[in-house]
Amino acid sequence: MAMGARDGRHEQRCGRHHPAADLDAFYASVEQLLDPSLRGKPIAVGGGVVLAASYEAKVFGVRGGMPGRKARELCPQLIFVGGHFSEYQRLGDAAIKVLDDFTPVVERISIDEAFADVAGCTHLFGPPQEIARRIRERVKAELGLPISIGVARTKHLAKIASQVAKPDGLVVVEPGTELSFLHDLPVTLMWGVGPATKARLAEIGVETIGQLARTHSGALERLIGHAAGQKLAALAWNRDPRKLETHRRAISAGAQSALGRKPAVPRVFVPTLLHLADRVASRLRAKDRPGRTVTVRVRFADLRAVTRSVTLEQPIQATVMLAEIAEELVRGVLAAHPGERDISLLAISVSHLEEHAELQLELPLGLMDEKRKPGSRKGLARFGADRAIDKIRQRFGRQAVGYGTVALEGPRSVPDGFRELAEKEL
DNA sequence: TCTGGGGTCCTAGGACCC
DNA sequence: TCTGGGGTCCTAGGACCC
Repeated sequence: MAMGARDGRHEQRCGRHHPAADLDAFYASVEQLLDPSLRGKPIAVGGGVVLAASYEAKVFGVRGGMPGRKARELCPQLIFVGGHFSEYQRLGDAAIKVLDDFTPVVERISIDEAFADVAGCTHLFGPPQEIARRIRERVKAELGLPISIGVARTKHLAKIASQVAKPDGLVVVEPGTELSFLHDLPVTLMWGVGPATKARLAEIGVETIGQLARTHSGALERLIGHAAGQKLAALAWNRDPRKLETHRRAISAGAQSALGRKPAVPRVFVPTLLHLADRVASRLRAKDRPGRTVTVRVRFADLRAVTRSVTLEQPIQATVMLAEIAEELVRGVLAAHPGERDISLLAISVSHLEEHAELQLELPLGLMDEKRKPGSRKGLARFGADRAIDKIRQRFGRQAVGYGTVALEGPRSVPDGFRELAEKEL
């Protein structure tokens, strides 16, 4: 994190308090709320793939992202439920609203997770732990959902405390007790330590945060890189300079589709890319945030993935133009890997997003050939087609009209409602 | 038996400019 | 002409998070 690296020379000890709040097994909890007969039972949201598992299911080892079949093997009595996506959005928003009632300084991390800074409102509501208690009480009483909260002086520690508090708990790390709390915990609880870093740290015998804290910084950086080494060393001593960021804009937008296993031929990838481009470009247009860099990702049958990207001189947000650029990139990937006959996933992402779109007169344009220059008959026609489709969808919904008839019907494909939940606000 | 989908950040090499 | 240094942008790949 750039800011941490720049400002890391001094500690941030300003007496701030950061509750981190995290709704427990969120989607599954909502399903158990909506259908009381599911309470106390192992359930999984999803089908082909588990999108979320209840605590009763987690006991059996069922996890999000797991193939449905594997989950059923682990837990034969597992109940699969379809998923009430609009309810997740509504209840997630409502929980955040409870935080908003205490302080305006709220940083939402995802649909079910947020940080709050309550330093400015303790005179109204009491000490942080009291505020956290009331938040939990209200979410339980008004929404019927369990929520875990960690309270600490830094974001990182509050986040860890909220993990320790699960399920349905509250953990307060009193000032002065931070290091003794932190140093006995496993490194895997830290932000930024995933499977790869865990394995590397294990090579030098580091398994707890305390052991990490006592590791020579040079050795650490050689092991996991400069930025990660600096960051983890700082966090291990509870030096976390990050402030809450209440308004973060997205820096990229993308869409992907797992295909199972399909031949790498135009008949397969052209319509899929058009559908993905449509998803991405319509989001960009809705917020008028065209982007200059287009990246595609192709995953082969053996799960090895390759990316190709191009940065244009002018930002784009037109569906067909994005699709055509993506197509050229994918053809480049396939040409470079002639031995690969099957693909298992395609993705499109657009980055270098404009902060604010230029004047509407700035028509979408690409650089790959003449026909895409602005003002050309074809460019204008496409621009008009996008606008028309956007308008129809505004009135009648996204299914009402579209390019071609491609449904992303891969065996592991996920409902549109779930995709939309994961989309970050542009 | 091969993990879905939407994101962010970091690294390292090369191009290019001053 | 040769050598060296710094900064920025681009590309490809990796790791991680929810």
